[in-house]
Amino acid sequence: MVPYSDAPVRDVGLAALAELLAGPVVPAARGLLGCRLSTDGVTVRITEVEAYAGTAGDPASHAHRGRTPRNAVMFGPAGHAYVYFTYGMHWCVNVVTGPDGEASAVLLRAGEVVEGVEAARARRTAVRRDVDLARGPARLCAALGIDKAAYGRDLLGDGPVRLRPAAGPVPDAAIAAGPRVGVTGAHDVPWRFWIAGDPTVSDYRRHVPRSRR
DNA sequence: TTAAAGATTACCT
DNA sequence: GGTAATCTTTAAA
Repeated sequence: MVPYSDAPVRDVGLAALAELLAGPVVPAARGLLGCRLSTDGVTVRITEVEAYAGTAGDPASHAHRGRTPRNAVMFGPAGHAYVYFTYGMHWCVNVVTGPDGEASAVLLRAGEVVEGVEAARARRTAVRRDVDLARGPARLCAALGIDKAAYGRDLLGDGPVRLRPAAGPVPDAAIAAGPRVGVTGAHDVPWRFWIAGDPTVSDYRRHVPRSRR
């Protein structure tokens, strides 16, 4: 089930990564697998992502209804961070993609903590195994300490949150695709990508609507 | 001004 | 397997 395997993923430098992110969202999402995201003392290797097409007719995207104060950064240039708060307690982080003016982004869903395990653990209680430290979009943000302070920051620059290319290329054959998680609609679009077999990839759970109070 | 839903996680039975 | 926790964003009145 990998119908979107058109663009081969290679090991790229920082400039090439920036160019990839400025292009179509699906190749950008695939290219983000294996990249490393670092904050103060903690580095995560990205193992799972989801693509959101924003204004391009994607009903699951926060930007599909047009520009609002929250999603404004998604309409800007690629390589910046779109951080949002949800369910009253969780932060999630996206990498803005596509040309300036087009609101596409890639949600970072999970990663492997490759540096600063102690620091990551200190930020999270009730974590038993290391592979669970950044297994899930809100957990990934918690492990890295990402919150609204990172909103709109340039991830490719030399700021407090830095995105860097993969140390080694992720073979195209190692990338699996499937429906996005937690999304109410658009279950027919396989825009969730992950590194096949990686233990840090989150489980697939169908979205369960919450009961009203 | 008010209300409803949400790109989730942790803890319950 | 089900649901409570918890609050921002967004749209409607």
